[in-house]
Amino acid sequence: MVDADDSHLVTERRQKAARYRSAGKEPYPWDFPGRVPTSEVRAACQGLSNGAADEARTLKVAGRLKIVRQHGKSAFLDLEDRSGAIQLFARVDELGEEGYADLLSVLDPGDIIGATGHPLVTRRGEPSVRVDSVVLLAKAIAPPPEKFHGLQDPEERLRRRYVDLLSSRESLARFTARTLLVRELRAYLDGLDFLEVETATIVPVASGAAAQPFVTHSNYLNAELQLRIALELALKRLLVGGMERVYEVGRCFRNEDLDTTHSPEFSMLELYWAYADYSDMRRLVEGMFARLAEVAAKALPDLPAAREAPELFRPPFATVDYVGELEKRSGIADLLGRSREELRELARTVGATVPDDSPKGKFMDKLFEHYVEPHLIRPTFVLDFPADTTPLAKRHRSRPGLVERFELFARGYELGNAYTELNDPDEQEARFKEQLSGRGEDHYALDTDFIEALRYGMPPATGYGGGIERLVMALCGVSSIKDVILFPPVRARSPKA
RNA sequence: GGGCCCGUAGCUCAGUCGGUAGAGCAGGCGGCUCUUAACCGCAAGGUCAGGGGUUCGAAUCCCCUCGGGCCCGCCA
Repeated sequence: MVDADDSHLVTERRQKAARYRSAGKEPYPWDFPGRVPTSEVRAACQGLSNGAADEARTLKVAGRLKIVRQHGKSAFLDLEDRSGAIQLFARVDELGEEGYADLLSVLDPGDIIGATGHPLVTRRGEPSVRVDSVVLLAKAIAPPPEKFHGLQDPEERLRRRYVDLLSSRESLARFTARTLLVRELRAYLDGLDFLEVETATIVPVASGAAAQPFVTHSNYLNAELQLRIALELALKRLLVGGMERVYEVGRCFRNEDLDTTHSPEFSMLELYWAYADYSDMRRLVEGMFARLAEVAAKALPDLPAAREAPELFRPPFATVDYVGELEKRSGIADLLGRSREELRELARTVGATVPDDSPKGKFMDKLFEHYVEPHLIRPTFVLDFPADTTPLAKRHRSRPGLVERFELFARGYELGNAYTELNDPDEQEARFKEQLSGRGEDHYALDTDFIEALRYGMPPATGYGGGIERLVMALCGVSSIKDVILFPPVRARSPKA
């Protein structure tokens, strides 16, 4: 499959390149100046009636040759670039008997070519370029996937993403959309006077979440280092330092399994906003998603789920109370009044297998995941969580045992998480230690320097964090995280492959 | 970690009571000057993921390995 070197198709393509070369032409030339996007050709064809060419105008286009339809002494070649596709019309009349024959004998689907010619609308009404010359810009030695179905094998689509992209407009558009969404996200936050920062990815102790870190080694420090699992503690240090409004979009790494909504390597957005609380953050996040939904719809007009995003993400989003919603959906009364043993048994009934000594909130989370989460299709803010599973959030100003926290859900999964940030250093230290005493120390590391930072005074603030991949998935209606990560983690091919 | 499923030509896919491995696309040769997955004809293209076993005979049945998919569990 990959070992294309043995295929006669490769041999034939090499021979074509060699033939081209022996005719004094370069199959891999250095440039092709003056090309315009194919969209410009379509625009140039706007005023032309069927069968008419604009002889006064000469255009150059470049891109990948997708399909050749030969008719003896004329041929149609479909050329594709980032802006779309355009049909080339090549005839003996313009190219000459010899030139025409030489050209077609050297071209294959998949080749990168450049064409020079005149805008033409065919008798059938197709915008085209009637070419005076076509040159190879890069001979493709490997054959592209089948022209109609493209690359279907999910494994190959991940391992050779370039083939997926070059053969699937849909895939190219989806990944382009991801970039446009992140660009717009930055524009939104920049417009609100947030500062984008970059913090360390390689750190002495990964903290800010409870995931298993990747471990590495520094030759310089001669010490074990870890890859960050969250941005939170670094960004809050910046609030201490006076940056007031900061955000980061960056890779985080969690040494855990992957599924449709988790990947070991993923991008996170986190933002921190001084002198604001989680209610302010709700409005900000709502506005952000509403604005991004417009971008998604525009970027992926052919994808129904993306087209419907602006409607789905139209503010105001639904708001529900964490405990209240869970009690309502599960039919379980007085959750906060239940003992840990009762909650553990309830969690068991929904198939959860968490350690017996987990905090009560952990069992409630399992119930929430089972009874509530799958039903949260429309964007919904879930408010006010048990304190024992949220050590970085400030206790609720009026509801004992809870913290000021919301999570945003849509399409049945979590999109983001926000708190009114805990800024009391002594309480923070106590909460950390409480967390540590309960369970798996190897899952949680005490960042003493962070507590030290809080001692210098962090303004009251709110923070939000959410995965970029899930954001893209939700806005574009993509169901697997691998479809929004260009190069997801894959196993090395076995040596034999 | 558990369960189920998948791996056949460069690509997309057929092919189970076990009996010489098929099609379409792409590629080759020939024909065709307005096609749209162009069309028509001819010829070619295979370590059936890899290894082992059962059998007179294995793509097909069994076991192992590799890779992948889906579901569940785990991941505050």
